[in-house]
Amino acid sequence: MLAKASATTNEIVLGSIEVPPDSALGDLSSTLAFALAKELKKNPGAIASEMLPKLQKMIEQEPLISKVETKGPYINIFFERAAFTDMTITSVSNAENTYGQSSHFKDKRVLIEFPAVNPSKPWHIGHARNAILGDTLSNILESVGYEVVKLDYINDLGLQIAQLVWKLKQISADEGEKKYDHYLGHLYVEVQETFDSSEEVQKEVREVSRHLENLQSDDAKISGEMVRRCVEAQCQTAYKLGIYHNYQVWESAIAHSGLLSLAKDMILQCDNIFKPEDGDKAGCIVANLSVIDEFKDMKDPHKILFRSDGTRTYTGADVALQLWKFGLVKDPFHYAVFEDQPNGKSVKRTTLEGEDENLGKFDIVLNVIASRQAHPQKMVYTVLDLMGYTKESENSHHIAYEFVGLEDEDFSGRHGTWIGYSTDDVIDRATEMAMVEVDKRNPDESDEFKNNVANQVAIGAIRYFMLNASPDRKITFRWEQALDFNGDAAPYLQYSLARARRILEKIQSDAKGKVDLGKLTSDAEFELVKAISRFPDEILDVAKALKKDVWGTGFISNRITAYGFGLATLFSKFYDSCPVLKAETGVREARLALVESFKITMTNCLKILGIPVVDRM
RNA sequence: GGGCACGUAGUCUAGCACGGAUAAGGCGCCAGCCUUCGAAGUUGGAGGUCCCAGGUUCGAAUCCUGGCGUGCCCGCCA
Repeated sequence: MLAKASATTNEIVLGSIEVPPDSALGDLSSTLAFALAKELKKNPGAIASEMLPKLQKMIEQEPLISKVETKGPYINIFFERAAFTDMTITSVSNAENTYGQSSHFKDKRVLIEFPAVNPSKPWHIGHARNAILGDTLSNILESVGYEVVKLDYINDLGLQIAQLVWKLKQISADEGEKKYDHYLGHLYVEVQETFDSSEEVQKEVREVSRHLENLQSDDAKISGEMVRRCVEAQCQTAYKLGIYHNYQVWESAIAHSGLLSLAKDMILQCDNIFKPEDGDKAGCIVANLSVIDEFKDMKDPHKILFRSDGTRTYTGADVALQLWKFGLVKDPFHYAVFEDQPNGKSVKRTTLEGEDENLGKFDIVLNVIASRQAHPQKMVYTVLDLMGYTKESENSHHIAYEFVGLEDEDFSGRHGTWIGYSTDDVIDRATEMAMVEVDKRNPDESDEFKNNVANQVAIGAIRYFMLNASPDRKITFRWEQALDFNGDAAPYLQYSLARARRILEKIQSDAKGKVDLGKLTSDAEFELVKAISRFPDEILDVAKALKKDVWGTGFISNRITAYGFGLATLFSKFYDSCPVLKAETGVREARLALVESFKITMTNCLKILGIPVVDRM
């Protein structure tokens, strides 16, 4: 319409549309006049007023728009409230629990890997950030039509594992009462002191490390048992946060599957990857990155993928795994159920004996990894590009996020700085604090009820805290901030929904006759309607914003928490100013319909965020 | 040495991709609102050199250049 009135393209008009700072100014506005002023060399205010009469005539045939005004150069558009409300509420109640979903990326498949914590320690709160981001991103991608496969990577062959196996052989079997991952985590810290100070120990650990390569060795059996128990314990933490996977890739399975030699053969086919005959990298397999514009000025553009003794570097292994993820190599793995998860689905792991399975092709592959790994990730994708897999390289995304740390240090497994800040500790403390609040409000309820609610509030608060921070910002962990249950936090969203449910509970669901939604005319009501109507676009925007950047692919998780917070705020204002049950007949039914729409939208929003819906709190 | 990110009230942040109306929230502080659907709520108030300096523009927190400060990354390691 604006395009017609101004004789310009739709694209320019769409770019000029924005939401005014104050809804009294309009529901939408356009800065088109500014853009035109440049071309026409006229005063933008004049252009806007010239366009106004044309626009006013045109909206007579637009049922959704009631009026158009100008304020200086701004063209402000007002919706026809009754029609807009009717349209929104009808579409919400038709879609119900699928409201917010779309089929924009239908038939696309995505593989997402997170959090890949070493099986030698409990998750600290930074690992939780990774996992929560990965899980929420998975929810979003599912909402916009993707088929999502969630993958975890278990490095059961690292130095950390050898050190722990060495330590386990030194001590008696008494583990005490600790959760197994915590037990190992503490052992690991102990090992470091002896390891760093004794060459003898280092030698012995290297010996263990060699044994681990042989799956039949005693050390490998100790390791297998240890890692299995550790991963099981870590999974317990994940489940508390509502995080589940489809597959686990174990490093030991990779090492013995033949994947690396398959990949090596493919890599050597490539012109820009070769074996230097002399120099300091003689005998290695290196990628020549200098052919890529971005790396051409590097001091040494030769990145080693396989060492001179034939073993792979991290980058080499990552390239092999990335090839597998895209289905570019024949799947060399067998699969077996690792365990059944509380969500009713089982998670499978790669094994050497077990069933074949075809994971199939993926359109995009996401790796959720700390942003300090941006450089190595980029190397992997670049090598894919060098190999001629340009499309796969482009569709490889490093979902980058900053670390969670303390005031003046980062969490470190080696130094044990995570102690006291494990995800389990934080959940426990959050639950205790939530319990105090729950108890205050529901003194007469059963312990079961109170425990349940406290847990739901705690989990919600932690997930929200992690998602509400923009992923490119470092989080300094402070208890009072992470576990604040007031204001911009999960309980606010949960609470708004609980209130809505209480209202709906108090009416008998009498036959839904014709409801005149035109009765919803106040600002508080209409603002809520507008927010509800935006939900599907908000989700889609976040999915579409997954674009590559120099340092990774940004996932704006905070957009969804901000949306949820805004939605809850508008409901709270509506709740405060518009009584529902005591309203006169007609208005009452219309408001009930609005509350129902809010309930559906907020429920779906919390589902995407992974925040539990609390009935009463 | 090179690269990346960050710098916004006392404090924690949003906004920056794609420039637009009075810079938006939470916490904290001050003052109101519970015989009316749940006060984990709500209404109002105080609080700002958007790190600095230039530039582009009718218009810059947002774009460009140059600084300053903070964190991180650049191994045949793991």
